[in-house]
Amino acid sequence: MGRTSDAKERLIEAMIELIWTGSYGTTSVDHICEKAGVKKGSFYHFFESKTTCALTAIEYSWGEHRKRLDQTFSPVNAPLDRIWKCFADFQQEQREMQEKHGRVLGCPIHSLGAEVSTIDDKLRDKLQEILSQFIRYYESAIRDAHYQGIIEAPDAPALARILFAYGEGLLLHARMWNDLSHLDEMEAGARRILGVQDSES
Amino acid sequence: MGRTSDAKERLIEAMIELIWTGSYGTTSVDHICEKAGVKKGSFYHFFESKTTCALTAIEYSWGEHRKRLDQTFSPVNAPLDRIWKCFADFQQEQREMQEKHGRVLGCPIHSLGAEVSTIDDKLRDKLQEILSQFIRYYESAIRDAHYQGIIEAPDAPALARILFAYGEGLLLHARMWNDLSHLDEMEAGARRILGVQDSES
DNA sequence: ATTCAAATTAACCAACCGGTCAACTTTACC
DNA sequence: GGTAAAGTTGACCGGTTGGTTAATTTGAAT
Repeated sequence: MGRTSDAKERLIEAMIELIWTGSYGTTSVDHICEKAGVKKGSFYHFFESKTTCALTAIEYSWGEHRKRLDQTFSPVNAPLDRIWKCFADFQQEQREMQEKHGRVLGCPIHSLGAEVSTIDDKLRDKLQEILSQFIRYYESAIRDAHYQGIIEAPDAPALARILFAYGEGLLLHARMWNDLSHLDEMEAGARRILGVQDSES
Repeated sequence: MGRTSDAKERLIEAMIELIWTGSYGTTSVDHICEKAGVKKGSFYHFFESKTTCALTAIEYSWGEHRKRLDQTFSPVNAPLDRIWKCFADFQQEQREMQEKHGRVLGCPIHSLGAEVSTIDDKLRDKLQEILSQFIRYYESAIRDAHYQGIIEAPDAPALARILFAYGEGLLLHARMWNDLSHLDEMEAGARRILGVQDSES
């Protein structure tokens, strides 16, 4: 009973966008409220702190992203195709963000992690958790590829970490240079890391 | 003529340390001054703004770092040994920082870049410049290794970018997980990327 | 139609932000 | 030893920060 509202959702989406286009530090509660069209009192009605709101926003955003990843990394798809599809999705998402905001934004989890991991323990833990989950997608694809004899990777977790670190690094450079073309070589780089010839799929 | 002082150097070092252990956003001019034992009026006597101070600090820090890199990447050393030595230096530096601050800090250029590249154009440009310079160390080592037949790398700049993105990604994960052991696999990962067997040097 | 929990609002807070300034002290140089 | 340049100081500024509060409006459920 009582009143209903979508203000909480609007606040979450505003916070995600502001963090992504800027930083956690420059994303003030006032800015979030203004963007969401919500008064500050309401913000603190829904969230007990700025950190709590960020936590909720990150969790929500990752939940949405997982849906796409579960499709992309479906065991029905050929192992390496899952990875190439994932990269293509990255590129498309970055392209959309550039069109929308005029800037390449990179990976928000990564950028946020670089900024807050020495400052806010709760945020750091949540970001760690999400990245750990993400790596598992690569890991299972690599393991499948190994068992199918497509690549040589007896230590799938280790190779997944390498691929992941590479991908995150590339996305950051795309953000720093505000240049999508950095992502064009993502698949070629991954082929080198995975040790797969250009002729193989 | 006039009075002399090392306050400017103390401010620069304080700013570097605060950015590295925290973030640009949490590094206030007041904090820098307190750490350097300098009053705010003096800060603005030496620097026209917080951004200017950061610019100077980054430039200074990179200048110091270059001295070490020039030795590490001396053409006298075997091409791949330059890279392994560079990694060993990374590890040692991170270990020292962990002992000093109780945390793994990763690459300050990278973390700062993730935070400010959509916010502060001047800082972004400077960080870009430094990272571009850094890649050239990898690039020349890779080119030399290729010409010596140690690795197969007809496109040295492209492979250098891959290696660089991987290294930056790893350093960020070490920061996020506050765990030096992430760096233990740096050389093994690089060997995979460069396509060099474990038996070869 | 009444009820009452949930949502909204605006005013308010102390602390802190980056930055300014004029007065003052120090000291290298001639 | 005089002097002028360079460094130091503390008080001050308007705006913003994350966060609080009590009063008020709303609307879903009975």
